[in-house]
Amino acid sequence: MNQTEQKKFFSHHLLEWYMQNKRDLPWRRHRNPYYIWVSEIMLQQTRVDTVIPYFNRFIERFPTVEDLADAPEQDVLKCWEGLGYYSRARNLQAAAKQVKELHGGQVPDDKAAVFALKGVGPYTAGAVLSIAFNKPEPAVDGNVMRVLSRYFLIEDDIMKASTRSFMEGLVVELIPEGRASDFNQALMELGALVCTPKSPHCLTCPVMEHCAARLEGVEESLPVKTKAKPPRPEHRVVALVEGSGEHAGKVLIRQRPQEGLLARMWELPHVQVPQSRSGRIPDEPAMDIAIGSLLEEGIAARPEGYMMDAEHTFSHIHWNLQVYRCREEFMPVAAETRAAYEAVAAVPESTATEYRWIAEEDMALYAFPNVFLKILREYFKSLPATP
DNA sequence: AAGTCGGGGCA
DNA sequence: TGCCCAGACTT
Repeated sequence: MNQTEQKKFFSHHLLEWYMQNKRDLPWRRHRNPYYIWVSEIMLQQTRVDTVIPYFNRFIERFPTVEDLADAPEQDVLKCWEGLGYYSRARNLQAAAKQVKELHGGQVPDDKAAVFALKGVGPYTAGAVLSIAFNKPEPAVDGNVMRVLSRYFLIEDDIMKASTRSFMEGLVVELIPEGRASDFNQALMELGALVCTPKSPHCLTCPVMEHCAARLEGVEESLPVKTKAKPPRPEHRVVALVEGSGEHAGKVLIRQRPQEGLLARMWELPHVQVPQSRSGRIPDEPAMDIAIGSLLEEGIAARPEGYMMDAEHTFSHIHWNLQVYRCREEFMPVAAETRAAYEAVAAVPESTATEYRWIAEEDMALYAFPNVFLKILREYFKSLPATP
């Protein structure tokens, strides 16, 4: 069998398999370009089962591009809470504003316009154009590269940009006339259900008999991929400050900076501590550091004791968190101290860190990264029930 | 080209 | 517990 026949076989049998085996997914129930766009952004780095409930809530809350464009950013982040990579949510809303202003609220169907949307790169542009508009554009994600690297025995490193370009050219050749939407979805569906990263289910694969990697017995060692660097460890001390007086029953939270890691989300106050050789630092100095960092923000508190450890792994950082319960103290000079500090530091209102006291029910109003959600839930669960 | 940016599933 | 998954943006 020559290469042309191998390609024809692949396209034909993969498409037939997909039409019989495709999953019933919320964004496949209508051909609504907005639904498809939202789903593709959510599906970046994220598995289908995780995305489904988020997608349903998101569409219920923001049914149209205009609803998303006009919403407060915090509402959008709250809807994304726990899904990760929050720049996706911020970019998606910025792009919704672009679509509203430039395209009358209709997701554009031409390549340049789709590609110009914030958060839309080569993969997502191809996915929207092909899945929503049936345009013969490649949509090459990790699933597609895994499937193609095995079937055609491509041993180039899939982390290289040149490899993705090559795969895009290959996909364009493979798309059957007029079937871009189903074919691109078929490629990804095969990667997700059959041609899995570890122990692929070759015996149920519709194209196994001409899969080059399978014929060579090397399917498990493809695709070739450089390993990511391990995340660097960081130790942090977290203060869970319980309010006193008018803040009784509430805890102190703050908003993260406008840019960078977890931008504009909310968190418990915490401070990084130097790496100690033994790993965690003893409770006494840890609590001193926590209290000291709060005082610098004009918040007086006394330590009450150790609460819990928590861990959180980002792609490039691993947080080791030591959480301590603290109690707000009344310190009449605190306000003056803070005023004096802010005068000296000349902190502009817009860049000063925002602190708030919140009760359990207020958690619904603020978007937290999972690790702080976990700590807060643990804390409120531990409280004696209030009648 | 290399670093930044989350979170979950699995053995 | 450790390993795997990997798309867009920034520098």
